[in-house]
Amino acid sequence: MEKELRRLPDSELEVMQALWELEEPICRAAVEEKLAQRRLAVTTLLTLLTRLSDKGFVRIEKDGRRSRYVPLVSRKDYQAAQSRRFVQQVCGGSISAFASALCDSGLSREELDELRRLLEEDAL
Amino acid sequence: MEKELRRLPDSELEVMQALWELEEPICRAAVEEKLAQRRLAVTTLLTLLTRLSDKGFVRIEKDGRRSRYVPLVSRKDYQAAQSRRFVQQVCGGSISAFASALCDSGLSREELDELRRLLEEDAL
DNA sequence: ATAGATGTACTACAAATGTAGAAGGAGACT
DNA sequence: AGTCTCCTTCTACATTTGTAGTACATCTAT
Repeated sequence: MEKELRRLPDSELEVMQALWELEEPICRAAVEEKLAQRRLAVTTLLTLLTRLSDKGFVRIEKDGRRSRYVPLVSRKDYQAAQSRRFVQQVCGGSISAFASALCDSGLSREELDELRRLLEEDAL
Repeated sequence: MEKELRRLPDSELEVMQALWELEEPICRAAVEEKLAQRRLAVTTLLTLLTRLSDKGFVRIEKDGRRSRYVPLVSRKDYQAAQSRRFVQQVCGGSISAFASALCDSGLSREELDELRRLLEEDAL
């Protein structure tokens, strides 16, 4: 971890989320299906995948006419990197500001308790 | 809280951070000084302040030739809103994914402990 | 081989973002 | 009053992001 990954724009992140949820090898149709609610034009999706490839987040494997899309960045690494970014950039690196923000974020008491519990476990 | 605040682009957020750290009334020069390391052209800073005003994050008070800048969104509200966004958008709303991300984020053991402690306190 | 279906590559374009020069108004100094 | 400063408003422009149409290659079923 600690990969210093750039933040992806919203649309591209949505595509990555879809890729992360799918089983490889991933074809365009599968991504499309996963993002069905978005109702993106096929070409739009292809554009986003190409941009993700340009940014090094995805490898496009040509298989004749078809293409396969392979995530090169793991969801875990991305989330970790962005968490760091968030604490630094939004909370100015202040853990107390971060904690307050979480408490006021609208997360339920249960969710906050769960978070605390998980942090405790991982601390072991 | 719960104000559903849009995410600000990096440059604008930096300016907001400066505003939040300054005492009102805030003049351009003060912001400039606070952001000295950025070495922004004066006009660039003014553009960013204007955009923040357009987005409702700042009120520009004319005082003759000078202008004063008043943050209309509190740092706390912004941080809370963005925390929510982060958990939803990046972690897909999964608290466990969020917890893992934090553990792998590069935050030190001490910082994670502090976070846990603060969440506990606030839970009371 | 031919026509329709499919899939990708190119091109396009508006809006948002990052950054800044040019121009013009209002005080300050002489 | 004339000029120098300082400040802000306008305008500008490259890049990024969101979204999609058009053109062309390939497959598939006649």
